[in-house]
Amino acid sequence: MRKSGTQSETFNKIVEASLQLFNQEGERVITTNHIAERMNISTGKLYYHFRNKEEIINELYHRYVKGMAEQLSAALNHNNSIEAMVMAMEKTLRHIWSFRFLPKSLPSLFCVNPQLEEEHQQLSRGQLNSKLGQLFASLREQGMLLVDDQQLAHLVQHFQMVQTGWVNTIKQNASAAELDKLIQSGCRSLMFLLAPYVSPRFQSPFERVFSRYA
Amino acid sequence: MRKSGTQSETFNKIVEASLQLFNQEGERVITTNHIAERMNISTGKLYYHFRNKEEIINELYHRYVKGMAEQLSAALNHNNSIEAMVMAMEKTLRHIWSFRFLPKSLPSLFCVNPQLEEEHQQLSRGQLNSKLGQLFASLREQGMLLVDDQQLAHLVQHFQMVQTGWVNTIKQNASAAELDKLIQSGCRSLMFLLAPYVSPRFQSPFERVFSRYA
Amino acid sequence: MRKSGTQSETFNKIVEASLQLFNQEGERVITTNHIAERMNISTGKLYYHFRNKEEIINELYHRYVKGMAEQLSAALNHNNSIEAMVMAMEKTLRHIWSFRFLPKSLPSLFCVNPQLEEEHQQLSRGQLNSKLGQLFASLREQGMLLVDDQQLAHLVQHFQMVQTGWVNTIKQNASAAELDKLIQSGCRSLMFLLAPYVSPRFQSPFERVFSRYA
Amino acid sequence: MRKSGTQSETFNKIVEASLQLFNQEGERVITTNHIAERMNISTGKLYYHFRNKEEIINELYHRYVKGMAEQLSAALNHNNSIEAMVMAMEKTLRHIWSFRFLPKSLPSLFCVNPQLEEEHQQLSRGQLNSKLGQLFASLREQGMLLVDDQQLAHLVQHFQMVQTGWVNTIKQNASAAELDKLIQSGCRSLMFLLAPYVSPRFQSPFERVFSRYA
DNA sequence: CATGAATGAGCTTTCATTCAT
DNA sequence: AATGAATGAAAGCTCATTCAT
Repeated sequence: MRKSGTQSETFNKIVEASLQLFNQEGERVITTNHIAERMNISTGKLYYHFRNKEEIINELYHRYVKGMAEQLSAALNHNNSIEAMVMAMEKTLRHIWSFRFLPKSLPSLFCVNPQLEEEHQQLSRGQLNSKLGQLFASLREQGMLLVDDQQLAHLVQHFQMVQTGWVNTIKQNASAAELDKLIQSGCRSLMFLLAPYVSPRFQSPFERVFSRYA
Repeated sequence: MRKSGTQSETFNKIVEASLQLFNQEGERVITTNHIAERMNISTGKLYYHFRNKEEIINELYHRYVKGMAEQLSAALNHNNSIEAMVMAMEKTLRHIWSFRFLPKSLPSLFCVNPQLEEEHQQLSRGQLNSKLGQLFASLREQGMLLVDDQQLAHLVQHFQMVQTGWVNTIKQNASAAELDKLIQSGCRSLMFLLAPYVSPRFQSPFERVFSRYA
Repeated sequence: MRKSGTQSETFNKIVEASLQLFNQEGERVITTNHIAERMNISTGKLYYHFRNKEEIINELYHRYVKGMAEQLSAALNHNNSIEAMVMAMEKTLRHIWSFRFLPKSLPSLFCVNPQLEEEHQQLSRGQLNSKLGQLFASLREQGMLLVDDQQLAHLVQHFQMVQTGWVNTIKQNASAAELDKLIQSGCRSLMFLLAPYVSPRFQSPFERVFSRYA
Repeated sequence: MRKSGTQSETFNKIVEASLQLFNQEGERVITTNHIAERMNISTGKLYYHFRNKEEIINELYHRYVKGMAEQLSAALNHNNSIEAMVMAMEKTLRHIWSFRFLPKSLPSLFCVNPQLEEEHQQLSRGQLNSKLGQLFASLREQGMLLVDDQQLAHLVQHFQMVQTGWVNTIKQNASAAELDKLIQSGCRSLMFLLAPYVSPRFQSPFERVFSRYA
């Protein structure tokens, strides 16, 4: 049906409407009918573009991962300053927030969609994980972080867990102002994870940035 | 109908069967029909004891929280040795594991059952959180942890996030042997969170225990 | 089970509780469970006294008819004064009101309980009807009403229809004060049916009573 | 889903099948499943067109009221002859008969569907009532009826009550022949209500028609 | 491409009634 | 007499998905 390369405008609109509804109402309560209704299109049209609801979620998941990978790549390219690092963190949290239904729903989706679980293993726990590992390794090389390989692996894992944990602490629909605050405190939370391993040389700039997020 | 105080045998059996099915298959795909069928009882019987599926989940959630609180209380009473602490961690992870459907499903349940979300705020993010805070504070008093109040608050939060994150990394049905290993690595992961704040005096026993979990 | 002669206290209490609930909430939404719950007895006890819900309704129907018959007999014994007639009307309307669920539910019950329909034919459209006919005939003999037999039959029918129609115009739960007013206007309505046939001799006392109900 | 304005063929067929079943078997015992089964359609199809059984009943109620209003309007336009009046009565009774489940079920439905009760207040006791009042008023102007305003109001009310009472006296499934007779006697019954107020000028034509219905 | 009516399996829930105790 | 847990048929309704047009 859909040509996998070209993503028609409708395709994109469906994905975006779904994202919005999933985030706002919860993926679990949003049916394909809701999505079509919200978009003022027929269910048939929706099913022309997607074989089923799962496929929409898959697409969203891929977009989520892609965005995460991009943030990480960007961070890798600006890994020389702590400020830049934290900016990247902020952008990452914002990105996670914009796909917030995923951390909430993924664990419960796996029993329905095992293929998604596998992909999640490969992408999040695989690709993204190793990218984050690279980032931390480069920070180590820069002398920013003092960690051995084991510690680095733990940091990576915890970093991801705290990111996920962070979204789940937030209520479904926060205002823009609230969100800003929450992103700040999320960054602080993540920085706190790294704090013990920041090298003395970078201690003071780190503290400076950290205190800015108080 | 059912007296809410007395918990009949059937009541308990329904709760236990539900827990097993939820853990094994995922709460999302288990219907009240499945539960009744598995137990070889009529749906009517199930609905005589519970108004609906939500109520079963609520009951399970309360049992989960109760167990967590008990572990924390026990830990508070044996907070003098690192060994004891880690034993408590193990037991806690085992307990979480036995209710593993909850960390997976809770976030997606909130949109369906907002009352549960509120309770979660009060119980997990409230009661359990402060209990864990007390535990860490007592460790600080014992001279085990060197942390200021802010750090303590972060530690509490991260500790919980890593616990939750840990269950979600595990595939639905792990064998007993796999589980043991996973519990070990979970403990290591949690210890790693505390590691930077362990006081020099307790460094060496901490290391000893830590390495045992390698 | 129940000895048909002796009506135990429980039996009566069930009937009375049912009547109250049927009147207040509507027979259609009141289940046997509701009745037992309201009475703080077990469903088993209820079913010891009544084979089923139908039987409770039958009993209520019989009490209703019995009451109606009593009112009519009383009226027959005091048929010399218009005042007495209207007093009887009032009492009758009050009685109908106290069984108000019946006129509302009977027509819809017949498809479920055809035996009840038959009884209704015999009792209401039979026994009560002829009693009311007798009453009107005696009024004719007294010179109060000037009607031929055909007119009398019509009057009887209309009288019953207006009584029934009257209850159905009233909302389920009227206050005592409202009820008093409604009874007044119900009497007026019934008197109006008879008005054209009141003999000149009784015109003025009739008018006097009628105007009192304005 | 369904556009509320356009009434598709299926929509109409569902309404008609429901009416037939409700009339024949009683609304109370007819479920949406029965309707779908009878029509050889899926329950899903039925629920695509109606949110629930209530909505079907609402639709039927509106059709009933619309028909009543039409009969009354027609009567108003041909109010010069008694013959025409009685023809209108006949048509009205036939219409009521074709919706006979309504007078039987409405009173018992109100406790389940309070919105319907409100509509009934506004439509039957409001709109239809005043239309009938207008009709009688125009008959008064024509010199056919001699009534004051109070009497007119009572007549209106009684007329409606007798119409309703009439349907309820008839057993569920009367043959066409029986029905014709019943309609005749219904008309007679209604005429009898008016009889005392027919002006001398119209007495003889009235009697003529009345006797024809004997 | 698009429509939207239709499907139908299956979910949650109710309730009159039974029955072992 | 009484209990109250249990039954089970059946009701109302949903929703992912299909398919004729």
